[in-house]
Amino acid sequence: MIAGRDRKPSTTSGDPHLPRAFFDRPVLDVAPDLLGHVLVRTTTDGRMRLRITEVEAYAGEADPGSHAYRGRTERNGSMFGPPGHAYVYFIYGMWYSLNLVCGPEGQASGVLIRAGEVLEGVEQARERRPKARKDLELAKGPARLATALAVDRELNGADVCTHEDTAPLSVLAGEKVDPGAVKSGPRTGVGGDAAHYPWRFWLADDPTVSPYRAHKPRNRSSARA
DNA sequence: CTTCGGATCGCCT
DNA sequence: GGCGATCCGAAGG
Repeated sequence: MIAGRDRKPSTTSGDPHLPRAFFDRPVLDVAPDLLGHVLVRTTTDGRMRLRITEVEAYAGEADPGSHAYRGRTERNGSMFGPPGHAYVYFIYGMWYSLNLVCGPEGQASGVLIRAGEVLEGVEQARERRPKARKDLELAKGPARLATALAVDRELNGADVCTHEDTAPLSVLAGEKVDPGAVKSGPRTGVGGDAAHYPWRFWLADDPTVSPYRAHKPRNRSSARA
């Protein structure tokens, strides 16, 4: 019942939602601006909050590293949809990853949410990620984050800008981030012509940021000798 | 600490 | 048929 204290966004409730206009901008602007904001995930198990510490921008058909590079397909359809929605995809036969769609509708884009700090719901996250050694690793990496937050295919296309308490996923404004703390570099696991685009953004010295890994071509064991 | 390989399947060519 | 916006455990320094 704290009434007049919702200017301090760190404690319990009262944080404002990011408006859709926040997402309706070029993905390279939105991606670094998302750092420090708070993802809210609501399931039947309760509510979780996660402070975003690492993201990557994927710029649709102009970006060789993007799922939308070769145009629209059934899988990447939500990347072309209206901004402020989720794009969730299944990868490596076992993991999900979460993106937030930006930019004008029809222009594909997505910000991959790569890592964050679990502010609320640590217990639920630990149940879903029993192998995590420390709480700091619960959402350290895109598939870990999706697992910790119970993100799956059902969230693909979900609107993250509704103001309903029942929304499965939404984004609240977090505490302001020092612009000097925002770092950028190449995207993890992206090869080819886009390998060196500095479109990964993270908060300097934050212990929940995942380690950078360069693109690894698979060993071609089928090469005959 | 680092490197390496296995898991596992939907999507695209 | 090949490989991916990854993670984890094992083995070696």
